Amino acid sequence: MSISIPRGTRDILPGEVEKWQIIEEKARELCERYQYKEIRTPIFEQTDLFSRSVGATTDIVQKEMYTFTDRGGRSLTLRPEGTAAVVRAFVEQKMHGLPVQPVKLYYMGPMFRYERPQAGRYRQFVQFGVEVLGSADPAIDAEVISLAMNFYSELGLKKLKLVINSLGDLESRSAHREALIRHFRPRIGEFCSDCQNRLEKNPMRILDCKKDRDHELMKSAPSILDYLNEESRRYFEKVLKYLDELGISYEVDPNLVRGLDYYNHTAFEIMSEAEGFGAITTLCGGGRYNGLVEEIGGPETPGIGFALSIERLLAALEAENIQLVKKQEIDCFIVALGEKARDYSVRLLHQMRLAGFSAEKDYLNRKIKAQFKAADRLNAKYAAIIGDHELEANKITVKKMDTGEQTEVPLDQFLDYFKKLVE
RNA sequence: GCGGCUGUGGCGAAGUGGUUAACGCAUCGGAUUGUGGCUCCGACACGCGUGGGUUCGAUUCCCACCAGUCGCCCCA
Repeated sequence: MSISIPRGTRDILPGEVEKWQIIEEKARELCERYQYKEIRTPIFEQTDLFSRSVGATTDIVQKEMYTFTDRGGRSLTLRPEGTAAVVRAFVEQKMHGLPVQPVKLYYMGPMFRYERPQAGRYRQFVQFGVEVLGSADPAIDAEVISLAMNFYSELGLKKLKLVINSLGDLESRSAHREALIRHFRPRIGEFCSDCQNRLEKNPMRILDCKKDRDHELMKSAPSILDYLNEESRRYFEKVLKYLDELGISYEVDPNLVRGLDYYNHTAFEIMSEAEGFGAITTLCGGGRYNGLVEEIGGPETPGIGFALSIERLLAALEAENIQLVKKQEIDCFIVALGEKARDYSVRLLHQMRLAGFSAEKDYLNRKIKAQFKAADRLNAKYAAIIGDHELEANKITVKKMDTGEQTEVPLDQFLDYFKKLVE
């Protein structure tokens, strides 16, 4: 058997790649409007960057990274997410000193996680993400969320749900953590083994459990929102108020917990509510990560961002039956008959392209009939037919493909004639 | 990492323990000598995911592996 594509990866062929181009273009155009600038960082980074930022105990770091040792003995990792590298670059390139603040960045590119492939989950997937560094204004939280929501809605998605929560600051979180442990410990035996493990490690995760979601202790569990300190609570309220002002509807879900350790305060997800969408409904996840820049060795700098997967966006578009790609067509297909005409068509084709037309010819030495078929397949608006008759008479036949009407044009006037035709 | 289902030509899809592996779409050729989209005719799997086993004989039965898919976990 020949070599096949690695598991969990995909080839994107012509026919599909156009959708990607439209999406990428939309992302760039939107970022321009919101004034986010593109940043490109390496595909691999030092392994420590991810263990320190994403969190040494997270699944991503513990079992999903593509880590390898290079010839110099360095441990490197194919990036599993984008935020860490952006923050690293921010610190390393001293972007806190840039004249324009806050620093608003976006990135688009492949990420790698060694997971079992599933609908909406790949080992290499493309994320579009945004990061704002240097502002702790709740208005920027709302801006980041609105950028993500706009991105989806301008591409045509309707069945979206924004879920938001506040994880509070360190003080709020540890108070909540204590309360959770007190709440669950006496009856933890009634929960699944995962939850039992979570009790000490990360009790917040119990709230996320799907198996035990109907347990009575779940409903009565202490909510993070009741443990937010004054400052955290006011911050969250302000974010929600701004969202209201932007006309963005949301659902506050006190059980929303993000899987990466660096999040605090605002955490949000955008999910698809389209019928028949797979089990993985999260299209976009993001939140605030004050403290991460310091963790990476930079000055105290607040940050917030989101990341979304293009693959999942495409799946959501499909689920909502949204067609992005318009019919592909070309201006002209040159049908050449006979050797002399074929030779001539090489030059003519070149001239047409220089003049700005999309044009094509036959390269398989096909008969006239097959050449017309090829013209059809390419959705040619016109066919230019050149053969012995035409060449001798210094003429070319122009045929409008949808009506079938034909005109003979002097060869030396063809390009000018064609320009008028097409406009 | 765990579990369910699936794996036949470029695509979709039937089928059988034993002569030539249906059919549809696509492709190519012809009917139509220089004109496409329609129609008709013809061609197109030395092979049934890979490897092993059972058998006189396997694409069909068994096992393993690989891959896809769905779900769990987790996440984008």
